[in-house]
Amino acid sequence: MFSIGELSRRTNVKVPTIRYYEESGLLDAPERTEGNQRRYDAAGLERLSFIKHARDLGFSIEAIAALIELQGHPDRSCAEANDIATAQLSDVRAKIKRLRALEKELVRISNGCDGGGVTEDCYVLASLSDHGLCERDH
Amino acid sequence: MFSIGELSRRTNVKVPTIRYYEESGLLDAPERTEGNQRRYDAAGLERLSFIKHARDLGFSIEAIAALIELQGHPDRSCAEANDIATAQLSDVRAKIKRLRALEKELVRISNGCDGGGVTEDCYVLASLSDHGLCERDH
DNA sequence: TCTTGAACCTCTAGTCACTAGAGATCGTAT
DNA sequence: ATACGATCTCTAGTGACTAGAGGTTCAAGA
Ligand SMILES: [Zn+2]
Ligand SMILES: [Zn+2]
Ligand SMILES: [Zn+2]
Ligand SMILES: [Zn+2]
Repeated sequence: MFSIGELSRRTNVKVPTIRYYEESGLLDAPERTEGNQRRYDAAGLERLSFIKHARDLGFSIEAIAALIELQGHPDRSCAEANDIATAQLSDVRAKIKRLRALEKELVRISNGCDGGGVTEDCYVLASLSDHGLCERDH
Repeated sequence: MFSIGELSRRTNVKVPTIRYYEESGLLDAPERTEGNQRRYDAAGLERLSFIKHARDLGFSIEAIAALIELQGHPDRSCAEANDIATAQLSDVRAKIKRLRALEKELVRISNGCDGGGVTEDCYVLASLSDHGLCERDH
C-alpha cells in the first residue's frame, strides 16, 4: 500500500494527472486511509503503467478507456484492440506526412533569410504573405 | 467593404475564428455598419491571409503576433523573424522525430496481432502493458 | 414598402489532456 | 507536542478554436 506521491514517483506520472485519470474513469478509485488519503496497491501501479505507456504512444484517453475495457474481458475477440492500434498508426502517419510537408516549406523559408536584412525585404515575411511562393499545399 | 461572411469565404477561415483572432489582437477591430456589423477592406483580407498561412505552417498565435508586429516596422532588422521561423522549423523536426519513433513501435505492435485472437493473448495489449517489448524509448 | 430569412451580433460553455494555485487537513519524524 | 511536507478538494487557466442560445440587422423579392 503506497501513497499517490509514491505512485507518482514509480510511474513518472504527476500527482494531479493521476487524480485526473481517476476522475476520467481510467483508474479505479483506490482505497483511502481514515484521513481520506489515497492508498494504492500493485494492481493500481500496473494499471497506471499501462495508461502511461499508451499515452506515451499517443493513444487518446478515450482509446485507452476502450483498451482497458477489453482487457477486462480476457475471452473476447481482440479485433477491436487491433483496430484501435491500427487507427493510431494511421493517425501518426498522417501527422508525419503533414509535418514533412511543413518542414520542406520551412526549410525554404528560413534559408531565404539570413536575419541580416530589414523586415521590409525579409523573405520570411514575404513567404508568409504569399502562399504562391510555396511549393505545395499544406 | 465586405462582411465577415464574405471574408470567411475568401480566406477559408471560419467566422468564429475570425472573431477569435480579433479578440486575440491579431486582427485590428474593423469598421462597423450602423447596425454594428463588421465591414472589412483589402487590408483586413491581406492580414487574415497572412495569419491563415502562418497557422497552416504551424506557427502559434503568439509567434504570429510577433511577426505582425515586425511587419509593422519595415526598417527594423529581420533577425527576430528569422529566429521565429528557425524555431518553428526545429519544433516541426522534433515532432517528426518523436512521431517516427512512435510509428516504428506501432508498426511492430499492430503487426503482432491479426485481430483474430482473444484479448488475453493479444500482442497489442501485451505491448502496452510492457514497455520492455519496445525497441526504444518514447 | 413590407416581409422574409439568411447572416450577423454577444456571451457562455465545451473541447483535450492536463497544470497551477488556494486553502485546509493529514501523516510522520523528532 | 510540534513542525512540515504530503495530501485533500475545488476552481480556474492553457491553446486554438467550436457550438449553441437568444437576439438583431441586412438585403432581396413581392
Ligand atoms: Zn529576413
Ligand atoms: Zn504556403
Ligand atoms: Zn490481438
Ligand atoms: Zn514502449
